[in-house]
Amino acid sequence: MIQPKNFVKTVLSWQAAHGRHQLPWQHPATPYRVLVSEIMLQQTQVATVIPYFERWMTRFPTLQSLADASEDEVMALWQGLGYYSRARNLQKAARFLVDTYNGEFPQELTDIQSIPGVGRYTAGAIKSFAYDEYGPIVDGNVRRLFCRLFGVEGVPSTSKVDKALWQLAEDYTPNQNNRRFAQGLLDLGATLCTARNPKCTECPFADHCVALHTGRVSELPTAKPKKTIPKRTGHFLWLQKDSELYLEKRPEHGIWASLWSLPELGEAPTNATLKGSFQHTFSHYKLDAKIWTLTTIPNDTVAEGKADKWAAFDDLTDIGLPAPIRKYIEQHSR
DNA sequence: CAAACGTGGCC
DNA sequence: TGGCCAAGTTT
Repeated sequence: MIQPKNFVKTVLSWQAAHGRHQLPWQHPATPYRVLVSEIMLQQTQVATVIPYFERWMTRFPTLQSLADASEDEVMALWQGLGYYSRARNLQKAARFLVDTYNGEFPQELTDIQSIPGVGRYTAGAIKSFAYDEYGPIVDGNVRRLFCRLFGVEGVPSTSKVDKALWQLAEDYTPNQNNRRFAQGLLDLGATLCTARNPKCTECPFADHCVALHTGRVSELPTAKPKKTIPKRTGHFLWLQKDSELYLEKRPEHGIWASLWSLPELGEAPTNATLKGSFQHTFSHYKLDAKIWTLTTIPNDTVAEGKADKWAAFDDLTDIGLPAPIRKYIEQHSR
């Protein structure tokens, strides 16, 4: 088993030579920029995040500007990125930091982790990237790297394996050069120790890698047993008046929370015409969406308790809509 | 602790 | 084409 001092030294030198040094959030790596990037990067690839990050920082350059923004504008900027609770949590975080810490960031790991939307990984990332201080991280990249390098068996999401991985992270994280070390871990996982076709011949840890030596690179980390995802049918209402479309704001919880959308109906309407349909696969179910139209516009369209509005097609760009709903509207609005 | 929570890219 | 994967957190 490679010694921590050796491990750190190798990660640092590899990162300097082969790591990523031009990611937008690295320059400058202020606490706010690191927070925004880390939240956006949760379960989301770097290439996808970059344009969102640039737009976000232009519109919300400071914690205060984000705290002052309307939820609709926050959601509009996040639209298309997915996992929308992240957007609401990010604004909650801004307001929390302004209210609780006078707009500053706390320094202690446990205090950082008390920020809305910030879990153990993100807290460690902020410590490492923003402060260049000790902050262990275990994300998908580190998980893959550690499971292979140390030959960790078992499904990583189980508490036993998860605990072992965090223990390794704590033990192998140095007390200096943390920014470069953390970046090196992520870069190793993202560019060499990848899920498919890892580049073991280029890996600086090839000599020490348990998985490589035992021919188990493709077996580690242990895959989680997959379960079949269910199918659901959703009914949506297309209500058009000239060049305007009727929209409702979705609830604070559940799928597409806090976005605007074609109104979703509880069941198939009896007095409507089927306009079209589309399929959409989420991480946890398949949606068979049916789009219905009414031939006559009712006078009382409002579902009680929900915000609603008529929106011009030309104005939809600045409204946060679910990606497949936006796609459907674009394909059927002319 | 399992489930909820999005979307786009890749092979 | 369909399953897998991506800088996880919350409930």
